[in-house]
Amino acid sequence: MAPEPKPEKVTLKTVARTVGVSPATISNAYNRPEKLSAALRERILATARELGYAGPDPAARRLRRGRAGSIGLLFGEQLAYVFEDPGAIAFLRGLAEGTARLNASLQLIAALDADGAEGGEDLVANAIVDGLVVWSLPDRHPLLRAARERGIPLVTHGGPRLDGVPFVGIDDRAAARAAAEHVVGLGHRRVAIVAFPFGPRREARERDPARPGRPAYRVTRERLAGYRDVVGAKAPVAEVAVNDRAEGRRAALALLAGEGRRRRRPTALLAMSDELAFGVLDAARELGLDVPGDLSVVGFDGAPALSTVVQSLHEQGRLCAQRLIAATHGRSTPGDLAAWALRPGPSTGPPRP
Amino acid sequence: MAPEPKPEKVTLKTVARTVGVSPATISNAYNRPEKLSAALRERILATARELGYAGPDPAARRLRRGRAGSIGLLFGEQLAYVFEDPGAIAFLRGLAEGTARLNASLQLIAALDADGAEGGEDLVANAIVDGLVVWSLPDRHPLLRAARERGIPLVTHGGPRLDGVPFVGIDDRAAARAAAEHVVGLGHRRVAIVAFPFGPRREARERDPARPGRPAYRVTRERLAGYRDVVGAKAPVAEVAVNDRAEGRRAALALLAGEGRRRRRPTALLAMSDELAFGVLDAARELGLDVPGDLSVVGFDGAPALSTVVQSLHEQGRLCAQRLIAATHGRSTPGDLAAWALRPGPSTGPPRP
DNA sequence: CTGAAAGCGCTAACAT
DNA sequence: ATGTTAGCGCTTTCAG
Repeated sequence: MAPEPKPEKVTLKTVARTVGVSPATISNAYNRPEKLSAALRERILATARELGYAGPDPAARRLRRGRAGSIGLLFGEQLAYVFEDPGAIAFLRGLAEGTARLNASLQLIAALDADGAEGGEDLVANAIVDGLVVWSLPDRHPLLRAARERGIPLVTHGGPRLDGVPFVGIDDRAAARAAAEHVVGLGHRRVAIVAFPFGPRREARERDPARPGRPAYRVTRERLAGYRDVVGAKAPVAEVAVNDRAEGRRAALALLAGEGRRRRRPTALLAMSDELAFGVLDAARELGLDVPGDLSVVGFDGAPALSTVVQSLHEQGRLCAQRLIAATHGRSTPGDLAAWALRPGPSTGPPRP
Repeated sequence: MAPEPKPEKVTLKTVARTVGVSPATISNAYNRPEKLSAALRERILATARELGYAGPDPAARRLRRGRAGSIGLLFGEQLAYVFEDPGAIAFLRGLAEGTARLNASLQLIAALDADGAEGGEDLVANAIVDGLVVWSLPDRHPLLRAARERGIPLVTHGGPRLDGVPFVGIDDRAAARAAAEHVVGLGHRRVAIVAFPFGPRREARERDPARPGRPAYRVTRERLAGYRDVVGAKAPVAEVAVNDRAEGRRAALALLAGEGRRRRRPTALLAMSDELAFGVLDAARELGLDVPGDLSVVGFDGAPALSTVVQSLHEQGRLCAQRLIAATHGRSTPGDLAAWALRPGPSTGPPRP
């Protein structure tokens, strides 16, 4: 006599009815084994299996208990991009570690869909998470509003800095200043800048130093300001469309091979990331420029084989998870900035006389 | 007269009461603007803002509606590892694209916590997702049971192949066979294998060809079988602990520099991934072996500059998302295996006479 | 165009 | 050791 198939959905109640106990007991069988006899528990679990009961529904449980057991990472690009940027990957690795430490899972939420169309607001509004980490969004990005409206704990990484929202990152301006001081200290007088995108509308272009505009990304803004604190406001600036090696090369080519009107070629380039710096190196090679003989290059993030600003994005990822989780529990954490250090390397030297 | 602070939680009901309409109308304001007058809607939204209402609670909504708008990726390692393996990254990138296309978000669920302790079962049981993609788990891994018990759509990638569960991957055995035939066709007779871990208990070791054991990972098993179909069952096999370059080097060193009792050095090495193959190249360099003069190397996955089996993990990631999403909607998709091709490259050549 | 009522599936007090 | 009860916060027929 096979049990006749029940087409309706099997819930905890179904199991309760079948076993002949109350729903609460079934719930206890799953959540508090010590609250019932081992024998009954066995019987319940067996029946559940027979019935094809999938276990307590996570959404219902979450509604009842109030915690999702998951945090989200908000990302201003297409989701896929997160897997293309080494910096983002290092950060995610750290975030993942921190998340795992809390036995939570990590949800990835992207602002742009696969076709590059905006649309993350719904995703943000519907994400079932206990808190959100924001990965470098431009000031007043719509997603930010959506995120704040959720009324759940937030942490921003890189930017923007929001009132009452823990921030993780370094003092980018000071770090950029150190990078610039390094090359100026070596004797360089013609220094140019390879900058991150200023805003979400990505476009490779040279900025008029006289009217560079205000970058909407905090990181871009601070690093730019730091460089200029040292090299002056008339230093050439090339903005890239994307933080990758190819764009670094392109920007460097523009800066180095530049149109005739530029007085003389820069002897040093300050890049806002190591990726970009590697692109600069590619360009130098193509132009037959010796590094550091003809051109000094400073990167940012800590890649080996480069003069660069060392920071640990990995560590910062962990920190984000930690602070967010603390906030989830209603605790707050010290809001110190993360550490950085300038590390001179083989890509910088004195300019040729 | 400032509105007095309400310490209790603001819900849709609170807003309804404040505005003086029914909860249904508030719900409509958020979900079906066309169902009420623009004026009323405005008033509702404004009041909600004043009250600090965060919008409809996603968990409650999900409970009511039945869809989570999110899919999960199940991962048998520590979460961080996903960001270290280029193959995994390519796959994730594809998966992310596919997910975005559905306007869903992606949840990452790891079997091992940050300390390497097992514990993903709870995460699987509690994940609020519409479906799960399994990234290469060993046969009968506990997480697999947990995943199946959820009773939501599943797709496995790489393995294992489960009854009634869509599978995405290639014919690894045939592909491995092609790789082996390539070197044998070039004249190699002493061929050794650099193999993925056989099971979740990771340990670098040489396998006794006579009693190699049965790999618990389908991919390992199939590729191994494919290689052996061609080079014979007595070919030396070195198992790595982790799929990375350093381990590839280590395994190659063991195989090439091997203890005195081995008759003669292999002239060709078959590696189960490009990462491992690059490690083999490192080892060859250290031993002063010319590639392909002294040693031929075949990788797996399609890296340039290598003789390798080309496949698109990226494409397979997209496919997983697509199939899972189809399953979520109750549709099924054709279950063809993905494409692969052997691409001879500069890392293989005829053996020196 | 708006309201009333009935749950979605579960858990936590509080009984017994 | 088990049962009763009362929601968690929302959406959705179905009436008006």
